[in-house]
Amino acid sequence: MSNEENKTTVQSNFIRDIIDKDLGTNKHEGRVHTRFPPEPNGYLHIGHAKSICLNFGIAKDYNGMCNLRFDDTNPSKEEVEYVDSIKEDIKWLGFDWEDREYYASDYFDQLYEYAVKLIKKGKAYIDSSSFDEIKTMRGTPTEPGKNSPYRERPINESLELFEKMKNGEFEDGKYVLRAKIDMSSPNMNMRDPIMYRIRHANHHRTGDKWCIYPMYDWAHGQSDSIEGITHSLCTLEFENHRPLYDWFIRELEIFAPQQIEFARLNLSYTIMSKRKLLLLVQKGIVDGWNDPRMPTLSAIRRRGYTPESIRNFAESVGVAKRDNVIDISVMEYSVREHLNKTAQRVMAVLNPLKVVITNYPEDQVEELEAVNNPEDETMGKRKVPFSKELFIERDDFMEDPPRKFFRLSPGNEVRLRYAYIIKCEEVIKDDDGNVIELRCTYDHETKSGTGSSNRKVKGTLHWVSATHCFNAEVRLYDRLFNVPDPGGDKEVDFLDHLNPDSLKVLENCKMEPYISSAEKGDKFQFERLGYFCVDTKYTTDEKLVFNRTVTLRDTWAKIEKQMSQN
RNA sequence: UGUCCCGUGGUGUAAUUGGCAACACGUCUGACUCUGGAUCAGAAGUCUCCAGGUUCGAGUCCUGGCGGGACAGCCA
Repeated sequence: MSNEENKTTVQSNFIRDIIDKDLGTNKHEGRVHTRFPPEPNGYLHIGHAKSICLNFGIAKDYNGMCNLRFDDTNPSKEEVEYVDSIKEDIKWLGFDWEDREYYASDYFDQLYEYAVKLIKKGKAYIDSSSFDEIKTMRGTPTEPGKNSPYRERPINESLELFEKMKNGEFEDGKYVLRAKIDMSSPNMNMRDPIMYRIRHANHHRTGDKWCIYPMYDWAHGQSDSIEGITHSLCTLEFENHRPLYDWFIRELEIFAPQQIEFARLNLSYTIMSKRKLLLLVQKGIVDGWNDPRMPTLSAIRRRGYTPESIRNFAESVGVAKRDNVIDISVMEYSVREHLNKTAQRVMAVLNPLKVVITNYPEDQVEELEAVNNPEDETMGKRKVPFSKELFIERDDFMEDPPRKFFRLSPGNEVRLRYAYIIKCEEVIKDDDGNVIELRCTYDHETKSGTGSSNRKVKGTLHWVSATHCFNAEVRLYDRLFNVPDPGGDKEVDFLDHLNPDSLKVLENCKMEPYISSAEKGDKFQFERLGYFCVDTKYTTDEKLVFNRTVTLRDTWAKIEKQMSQN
């Protein structure tokens, strides 16, 4: 990752400013220690990538450390499957937590002791109120809450009940442990928040050891403290919780991390809510968590994005506190930028149209030399077979072209990439008037690479030899939603905004022979079309399946769009 | 009619902490090109939410508005 990152200047942001200031005052003896704390209840998405890059990136830049900690305090939602995928995704992104793989559940014993301490201090109590009673007594944002009738329960009684809770003597919901703070606080998080609830559930790590589980608000800050986290970076919605976390730390008299909140990433035409993503998976609207149209890291990886491009993307969107929506084009730019330098060029024809070169010798085959990557000479050259019968892209021919169309049309000339200039002499149609074949002539003098090939033509087309190419499947992806903010309108179901054309599967696309040795995950630029990678899910020994990662920048498409609007 | 947070080109992020508002994406020109890619050159677009105040000087400090967001799970 070093080369890539040296190039990108690290943008200053308010979090780095704070850290610089802390370093200046020698706040934690110059120590910088962050952590990435996912809950293992779903797959990581591009929003998490921002947080991962931030936390690991800062640790790296300040010679500090970054822990991976799973916030696994709710056994009913969490699964090992998610733990595994999260670890895989972080590694793929290029970050290393070394031996610091932690779990909030590692601290359940300690947390229990801390809770006992607060009860003994008279700062926590067992409440016997029902779910609904607690809800009612909490008040609203504009109205203060009411004290629970059990708020003044004697310390010894709370202690005893708490122990019995732990020992499994009560059913779910019978009691909760609450912090005793202030039911009239304007900050609702301070209205005697619940610290423990009874949940007779099997935990993916602790099994049946516990039947009481700490709430996130109780577990999180203390976990940070236990790990000696100096700067705990989290998203804006926890801003109102900070006073509570500080209160716990102060009452417990333990190490105090500093929480700093930043705005989460939003992407246009995308949803980031784990709940909604899960719904797409469960309803079968997408083909699993790693469907290439999903914003999850596993999907983005399958689609052909590189870790470098995601890291650069995360850097380029910056970090601040105001709500933001990043245009999807920023992300597309970052992959193109990386793939342009690294992807092998090949030729593939997605929607084939047959071309016969009438003046080309019947059985002749020429092996033409093609450049593998004009951005990187070390990637070398390859041979591409040329023969009398070819396929070109259907879109590259128009019988009645508009003025700015530089491609093939009757009587017009174009160059075939790495080959000859050809001229369209005749258009063959079927009974319905569909163009099914083009008859062209070639100019022998214009062979690519020879000195005599200086003749200029406006357009250059990609092509494959009909007798040498092979078939493959290509999947074209477009945005999953057709509005910029699919989750924005609470009145409308986000599923109403699904883009019906988000996936197009093309069978029998024509590939140049070189591609046949491609393996799962390999990335290519199909010249003039875009970046594609070999799909890891549907590719078999018999059939290659390609995912389109992103198109090339397409000025012609832009012109076409403008013309259709006028 | 509470508490907290946030308002800088279309989008996002900067501004040496009070000194001519910059960078990226996007948009538009042009050059070059055997990828309508890449590259290169250039342009438009922000009087920094509004109104006062402090100051020689305010995006930055103060006051008051306005606008947006978060908070009423035994979720995280």
